Amino acid sequence: MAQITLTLPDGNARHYDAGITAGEVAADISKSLAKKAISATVDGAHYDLAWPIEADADIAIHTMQDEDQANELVRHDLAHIMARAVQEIWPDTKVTIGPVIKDGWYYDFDRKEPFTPEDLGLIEKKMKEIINKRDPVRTEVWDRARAVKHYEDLGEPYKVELIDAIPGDEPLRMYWHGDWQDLCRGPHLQHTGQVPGDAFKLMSIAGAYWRGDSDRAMLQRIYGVAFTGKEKLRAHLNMLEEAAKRDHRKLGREMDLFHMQEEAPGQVFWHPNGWRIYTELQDFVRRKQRAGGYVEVNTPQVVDRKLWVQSGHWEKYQENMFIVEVDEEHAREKAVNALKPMNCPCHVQIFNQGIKSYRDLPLRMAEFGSCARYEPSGALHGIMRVRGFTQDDGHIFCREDQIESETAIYIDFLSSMYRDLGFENFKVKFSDRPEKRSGSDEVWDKAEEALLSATRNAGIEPELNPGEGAFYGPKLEFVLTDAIGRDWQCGTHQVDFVLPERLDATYIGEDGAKHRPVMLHRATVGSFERFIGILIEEHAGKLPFWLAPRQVVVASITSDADDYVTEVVETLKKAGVRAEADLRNEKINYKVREHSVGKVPVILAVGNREVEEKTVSVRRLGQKQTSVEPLADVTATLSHDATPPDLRG
RNA sequence: GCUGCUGUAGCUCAGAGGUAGAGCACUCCCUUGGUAAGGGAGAGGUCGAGAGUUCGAUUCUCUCCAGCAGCACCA
Repeated sequence: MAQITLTLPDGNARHYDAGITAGEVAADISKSLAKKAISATVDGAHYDLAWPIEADADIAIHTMQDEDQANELVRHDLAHIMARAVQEIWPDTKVTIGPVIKDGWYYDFDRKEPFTPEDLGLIEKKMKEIINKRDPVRTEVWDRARAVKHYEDLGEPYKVELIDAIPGDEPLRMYWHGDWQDLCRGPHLQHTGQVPGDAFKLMSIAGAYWRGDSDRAMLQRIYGVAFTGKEKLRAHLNMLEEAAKRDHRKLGREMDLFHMQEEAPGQVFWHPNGWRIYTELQDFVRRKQRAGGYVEVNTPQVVDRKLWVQSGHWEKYQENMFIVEVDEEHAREKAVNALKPMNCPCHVQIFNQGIKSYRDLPLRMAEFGSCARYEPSGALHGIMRVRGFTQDDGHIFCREDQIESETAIYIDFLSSMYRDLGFENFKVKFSDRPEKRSGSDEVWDKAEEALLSATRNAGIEPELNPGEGAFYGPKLEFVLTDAIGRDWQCGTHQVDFVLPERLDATYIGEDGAKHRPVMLHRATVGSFERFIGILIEEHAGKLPFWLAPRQVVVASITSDADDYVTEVVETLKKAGVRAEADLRNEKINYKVREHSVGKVPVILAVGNREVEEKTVSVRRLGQKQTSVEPLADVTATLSHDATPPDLRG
């Protein structure tokens, strides 16, 4: 038998017969390691302890102390254990797939009866029984025909389909948890008892399409979370509870920012406080755009179908458009219009007025463009995914050879804005050519290369979204995260070869001939609605002072201080601070609590002492201690804080 | 749009086949109190909408609307 050499992390090399398993290697190293071992990394691949190793390799044996590997195994085994529990309770249930995801796993089932929340308790109980049995985990490699026959006999059509979808005729790995069997890539633990029985929880039931295809069966998905110890589970559940408190829908109510109602689903009624944030943010973006060489425009809301037919939206996007038909009796003629779902075609109309020269390029055109999209009902989410919203939209008309430099300028522009808004870290995703697309491969090559190299030159390595680009060009997405870790695309930067063609945009080149400009679609905050939602969640309602809708409440402690309170408020207002008086006949405790709940960043309490000394007692949101300071000093500090970051000296 | 769940006062929620309740918020009165809820009184609801079953429905059934979680969607 051939000999192989396995090298341990400490550099120690050991020699074995080929086909030895990591489990046997662990046993050879020490008895205690054999007991604690859960899996191994063999030349970078995560190996089951039972898999044979056939060639020289670097090897590291893992125990429960190796968090990444342990989590993966625990979650993966729990997926199998849950599926087994479900089939033991409801034997007519068909199993499908159950992958490991962030913090846990899910498994999709096909069963006529819906699972109920009470069922989750039943399943959890059964899972704990299975764990307590310490059933061995076995693995075998089968050929396809045998596996297909096996699942056909069992009446598991989804498994058969999965096998058919696995390319080539690579052998299939079968796993047993006790008597229960599943098709699985592995690796797994050695027996069910290795799964901590007190560190997992079934979280929710939801529908999910088989193979992610909305034309196929709707399965029932059960989500679970799991960790290597119960403290970690508790910490996770705690984190979720805390995150729920940051939900922008809850804070929006508590801070009196906005509301939504049935008569206008997916649209926002901005209250004075919320609109303050909105306009403050918009002013900021507008100043940045001016500084960045943009011209600002404004275009119509209701636009005749003809333009949408020409742009291609009528064909491709119609079911997402609000159609406005004007009644003949009230109009000169019957007209079919659409509320604009995006601004680009309108911007091309402005570009097309007059004759453009290559000297005009790059032309950076911006609009706070209000758009209406009939989003599917299930997609709506607070103010983060809505049907009526305003983008900080912009289109850069440029030559093909300017794509890269414009992209670089834009990434810099966006980064600086995000930094000012408190987002130091954001994800960048790069989406390249989809299967169905316009334009030649040569042009796509250049565009993709331009986006990528501009991004990398900015020191950012984007995440790749293969095939996720628009049909008209590749794109960069700038992604921020909400309170519970869901990703939201905010900024975007897309290359477009198609629209200038369809709407016949041209410029006169140096050669005196007509040329087609390239269009770069870009948005930084994306939509004000979504971005403000993210801002609220990111800061848990404690917005940076300059963005806070209510900045200072000056609260009287006794009515003797009323006149001075008014004086303080006036002083602050003159210094550019949003200040208001609270002269109500309430105790200071009450006032402090109420304004703290309302997330007012600064409360200035004023009683007789302050009146006499011309001071104020300063209390900042989230801090217990207060400090008594001269009014002039406080005014200077707050005036500075109230100044937007781009205007500070 | 799909699967499941939910819809009772401004908010958070209880409740029952015989036309509704709590706490907070709101209004008024008392209280002038030193940093997260002082006390009292009062007002407030076509129980999401429509239809059906019933002597009688907010409660049971159906349809619709909206929200929540996930999936699909986000050109």
